Amino acid sequence: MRATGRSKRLPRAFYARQPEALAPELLNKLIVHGGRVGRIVEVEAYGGRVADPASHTFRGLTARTTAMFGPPGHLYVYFSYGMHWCANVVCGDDGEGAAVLLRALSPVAGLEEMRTARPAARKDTDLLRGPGNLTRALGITKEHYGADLVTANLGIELRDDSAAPSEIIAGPRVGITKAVDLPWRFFISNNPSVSRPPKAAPRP
DNA sequence: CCGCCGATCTTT
DNA sequence: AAGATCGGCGGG
Repeated sequence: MRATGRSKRLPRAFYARQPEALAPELLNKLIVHGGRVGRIVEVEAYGGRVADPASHTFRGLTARTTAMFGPPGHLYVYFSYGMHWCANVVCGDDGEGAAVLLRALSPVAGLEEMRTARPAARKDTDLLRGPGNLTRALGITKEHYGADLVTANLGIELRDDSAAPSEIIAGPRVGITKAVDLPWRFFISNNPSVSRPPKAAPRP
């Protein structure tokens, strides 16, 4: 990617830690699929050693969660509300059932393709805003279930271009009804692609 | 800007 | 029956 300078693919060991520890480290990294590139600006941690009733892996192994229970550095893709695909980066140890949900990215390259895939987006900062929207813009579906981000076997990879650090905000996860108090959502402050910015303070 | 609601279908 | 969502619509 010329526009973003040199970048490196991350090794397997990068993913082998608890989701709440990996999640903030994923911010500002690049997701690449063909010519389409986005910078991660919002994520959520699920599962791992801390009991997490909101995680798809909480009740044990099922057909759907095989990838999430697999080795770190792969993609766990699931179908949401009958119409959206959501993508997670599997982490922790093999067999643990931990992952980080990608909730929003800021567009870096391949904007034309993204606009075609996301006709409902009114502005470019909306192209990858929201977990269902970012997979649509990037062209990620069930065929990428289990994709290896380290070998890029299915054309998807995660890269680090050493972007300048940003202010990170942690808070409760979005759209869940269990374990609502765990502060496992991490996002970059003031980024227009973040799916649900903090509510404005009430007027005095 | 905010809240409500329907769409759509897999998983449990 | 619920769900790790989204976008259109109506109201303030």
